[in-house]
Amino acid sequence: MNNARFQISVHILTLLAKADGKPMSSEIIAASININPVLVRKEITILRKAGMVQSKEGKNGGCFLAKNAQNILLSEVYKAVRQDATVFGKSKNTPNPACPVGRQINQHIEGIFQIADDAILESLGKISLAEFSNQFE
Amino acid sequence: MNNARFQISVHILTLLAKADGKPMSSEIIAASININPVLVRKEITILRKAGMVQSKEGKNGGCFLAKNAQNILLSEVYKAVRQDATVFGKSKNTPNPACPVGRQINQHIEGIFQIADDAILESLGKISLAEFSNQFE
DNA sequence: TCATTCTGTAATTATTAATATTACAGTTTT
DNA sequence: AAAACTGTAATATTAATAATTACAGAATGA
Repeated sequence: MNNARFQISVHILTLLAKADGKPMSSEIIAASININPVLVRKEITILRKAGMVQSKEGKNGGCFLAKNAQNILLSEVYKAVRQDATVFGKSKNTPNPACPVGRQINQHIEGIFQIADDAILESLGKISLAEFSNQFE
Repeated sequence: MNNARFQISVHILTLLAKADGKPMSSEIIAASININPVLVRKEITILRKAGMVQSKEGKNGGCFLAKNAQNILLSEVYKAVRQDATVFGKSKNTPNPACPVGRQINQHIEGIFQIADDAILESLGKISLAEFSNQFE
């Protein structure tokens, strides 16, 4: 996974939670995060496919939450961002198959990755977007 | 953090656990992982500073475990590799300070990163190198 | 003692991944 | 019909990783 994207998604969602249903443009959001608007729209595509936000095209359009912030868990956000990988990503190494350890390491390390990923999901499942965004003054 | 490095460290330690105290050269280790020997030596430096391995210079030198594999937890390995960051790394963004959310996001997201990191540490703390390496045939 | 085989580390280059930018068709509003 | 958006693709730029080269210093052993 790419660390920065989780943070970007949480930032977007926090802004939307604060916007109280009013559509926000990718340009406004990008200005708060200080990244490119196209990246914001790409990230919003992920969040939309995961059912957390909705978009409205055209003038005065933008993005808004698809459900109440209390019903959006940070674990969902994490899951949407990391897609089908785990915290540690996917092993992209191609170890030596002639070595017993090299031959089996990917299989066994995936088990570890899964354990770590499950632990993250459980911990982030305890925090809702509402709780997170309410921390802000 | 960099995902691949955790896997590299676990691979190195698994090889050493199997080597039964006999020093292994960085070249042999690198051949199993299929990466450059210099990268292996760099990673070993991290593991050595964390007290998990020892090195012997000179001819017939190499690297070996500094303690029993039962006493090396995967959480230690993870901690050594990720250094002073968390799973999600360090926020390197510089959000807009003129925005209330932008101004506070780094501070609040760090709290989330910490929670996720603690969860990983706890889950990996339950697995020793001995248990992990015994999975291999 | 001296060639050999290692480590440790720095410096440089090459490769890959992440991010930014440009562009534009399509949608909605006024 | 102009304006202000989204969605998405294509390309360029920048940053992060990894490989390579290089070499001093340590231990071994013929």
